Amino acid sequence: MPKIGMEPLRRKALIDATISAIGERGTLDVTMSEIAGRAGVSAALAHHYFGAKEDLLQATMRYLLSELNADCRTALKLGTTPRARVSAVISVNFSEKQFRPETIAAWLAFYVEAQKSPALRRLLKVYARRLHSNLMSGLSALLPRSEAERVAETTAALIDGLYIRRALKDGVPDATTAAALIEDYLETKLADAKAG
Amino acid sequence: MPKIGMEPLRRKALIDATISAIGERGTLDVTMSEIAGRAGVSAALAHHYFGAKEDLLQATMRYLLSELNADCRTALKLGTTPRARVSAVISVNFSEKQFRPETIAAWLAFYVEAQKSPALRRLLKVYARRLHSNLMSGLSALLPRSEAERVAETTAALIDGLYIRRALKDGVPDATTAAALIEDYLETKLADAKAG
DNA sequence: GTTTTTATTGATTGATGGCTCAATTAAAAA
DNA sequence: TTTTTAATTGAGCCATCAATCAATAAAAAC
Repeated sequence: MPKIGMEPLRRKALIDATISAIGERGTLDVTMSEIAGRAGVSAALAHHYFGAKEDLLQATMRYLLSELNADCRTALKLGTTPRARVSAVISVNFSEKQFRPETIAAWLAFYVEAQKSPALRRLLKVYARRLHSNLMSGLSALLPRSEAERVAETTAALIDGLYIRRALKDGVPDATTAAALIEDYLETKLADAKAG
Repeated sequence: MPKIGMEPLRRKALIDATISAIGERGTLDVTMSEIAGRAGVSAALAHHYFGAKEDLLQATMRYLLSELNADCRTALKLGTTPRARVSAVISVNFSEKQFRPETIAAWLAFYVEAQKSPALRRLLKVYARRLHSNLMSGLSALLPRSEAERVAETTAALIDGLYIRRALKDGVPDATTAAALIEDYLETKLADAKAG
């Protein structure tokens, strides 16, 4: 069956399978066989293309990170005013594509795994830095520096917190409600600053 | 060596060992031997007292939950005004005892495991409900119901979010800074409500 | 002093799962 | 046509662990 040029297709399929497997199980404790099975190939092939399991997990996380980043860049381009740019960053995090149970479960699982794995921790730091600077790109024009920093910090924590709560899917905040909570916070904060 | 009455001592020691093991590794992926070793006993004894590993993990989580709850009750008793009661709940979550790397790592790990284990999920729901009602016990006197609900929701998410960020210990928010962020949010929100 | 009960462990079992490897297929290159 | 090379896998090795069990030791009960 070997058609040539399978590698990129298989890699993508395996990464997708990894996300959906993690999403369903809710843990990184998924076997290579499970993942490979979902991708329609053997476990041996997964090892062939990715080496160790950890490499596949890293690749998966890098993929999630790059998707989020791409969405962010697109959204930021559309936002003309500083205020709009802040909202853009937030809305990306709660978009259909990002705020899905699978994706969220994967993020959460990676957060935990990052404590063991320096490589994953490095990736998460990249994410945190990017989020912060994306938020600041709008906020620094709206608030004095130290206040802007604080609001960015709080917003970032809120995003993480709402993700976690969504993962437990107690029926709690859906995407729009979650985003609305953050917008509400921002509005209050900005109005307060203007009033002095 | 068998002195009688060892059971409660061993159970406590094993639970403590579980927390510290999880805290150090950052995962629930700790072996029974590792835990037992830290408690100064054999793996067999851990099984003797707790049965399966999952039972030990559940007991550990129940312990964390009960400690947090006890601290909360104490703090709530001291708060006389509604406003003070809200602050009390927050400060407990960021107290020396609760906001420690080990404890936080354990919480985070349990959040993830809860996706697999219905028993753990049930326990986390108890926690979420308690936190919510503890917050509401102060907030409902300060804000109209729906607004109070929203603020409680946001505060809870903020706590979770700050916990997660602490777990990655990028040097980010220490306990006091974290608590201050939430207090700042509350102040703005309450002032806004009074003015608005 | 014998028996029962509690505390405790080393050794073992059984299962799981990551990873390797030799073997197969068929496309592409020579 | 022959040879090389990419794609692919089943079978199996090996390590890790959770869980069990039979055996030991000493306190308590009788």
